[in-house]
Amino acid sequence: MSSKLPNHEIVPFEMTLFVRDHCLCLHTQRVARMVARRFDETLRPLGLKSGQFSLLMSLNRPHPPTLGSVADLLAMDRTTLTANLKPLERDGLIEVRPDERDRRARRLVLTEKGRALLFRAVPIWTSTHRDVESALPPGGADRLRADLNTLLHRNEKDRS
Amino acid sequence: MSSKLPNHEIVPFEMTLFVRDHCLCLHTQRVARMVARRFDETLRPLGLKSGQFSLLMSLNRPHPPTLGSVADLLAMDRTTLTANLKPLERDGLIEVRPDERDRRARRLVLTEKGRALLFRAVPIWTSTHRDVESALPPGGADRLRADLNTLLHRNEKDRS
DNA sequence: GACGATACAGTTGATATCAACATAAATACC
DNA sequence: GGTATTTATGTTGATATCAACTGTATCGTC
Repeated sequence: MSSKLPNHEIVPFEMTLFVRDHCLCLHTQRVARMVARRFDETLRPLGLKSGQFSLLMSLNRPHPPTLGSVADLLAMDRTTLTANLKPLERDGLIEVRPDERDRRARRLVLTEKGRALLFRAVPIWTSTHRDVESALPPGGADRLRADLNTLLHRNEKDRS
Repeated sequence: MSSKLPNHEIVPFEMTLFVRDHCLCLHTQRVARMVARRFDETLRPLGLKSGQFSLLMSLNRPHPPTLGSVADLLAMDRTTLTANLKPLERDGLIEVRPDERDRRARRLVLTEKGRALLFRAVPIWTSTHRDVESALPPGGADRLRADLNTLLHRNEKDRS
């Protein structure tokens, strides 16, 4: 007969340590935050955030993509993308045009101003990415990307 | 003499493909978003988001940690943590108390209500995490965690 | 062509994220 | 013991994230 009453409804500290050391949600969030901050910092002179760079770069295509397809590429909710477009549109870096054939769809177009800014951002991306990636041993970055892609696509497919 | 005028200030499409396939910022963000959505979905019956679960779990310790130490653990800006505490405090899951010795510091305390909710969340975490992790081959999750930790800590140290 | 099902996107509300700035307390140095 | 520095945190403003709901257009079936 233990004298301690609330032995139920208690998460053992060992479980906390286990989650801290194993949770892929926590681990990916932490690294995503850190990497985003590093790119935010080096891109700041251009007035760009890391996510805005990724978005602008994804629009640098021969044919302007639809909103939905870009959201899929970025693994981002469509409504999040809609919100993220607003500051870029306000600053004249992109334009949102209705598709000519399908009047539901919106095409995301990189303007000349957007292209010029992206051009200036590329060397910053190259330099920052080299620094970030240099933390990993040779082959480590490729291995990490492969594991991340496996995790992403296998979990996306399971949802259908 | 090429007939195309603006050969300067143009990011080649090949560079876009290279960034799409190699950028660790994009890749970690995508996976972080996807994993967070999966945990958000399964934790929703408890009224918790994935980040709130990680935060509550990090407070399940013998001695209540300070705000700054938790921000470091989560690799999160301190002001972000301050903001994230508000809904949890409002719902009575945590309490913020001034440290007795150092009157600058704040101790984050998990309440009984918070502990009880965390207890109910643990089996959901276990189940969801097993599903997410099952996308990777045997040993893949450990390898991924190791690479993520290397990336995180080696880049954090470089900043000092 | 009518109609139900499906697909694409916008709006709103809540939370998450961080920089810049500001406040207050502890510490170090003289 | 007084002053400069460092440390721990809060506040504000801008952007990021997603669910729930809504509107509208296309498609498939008859």
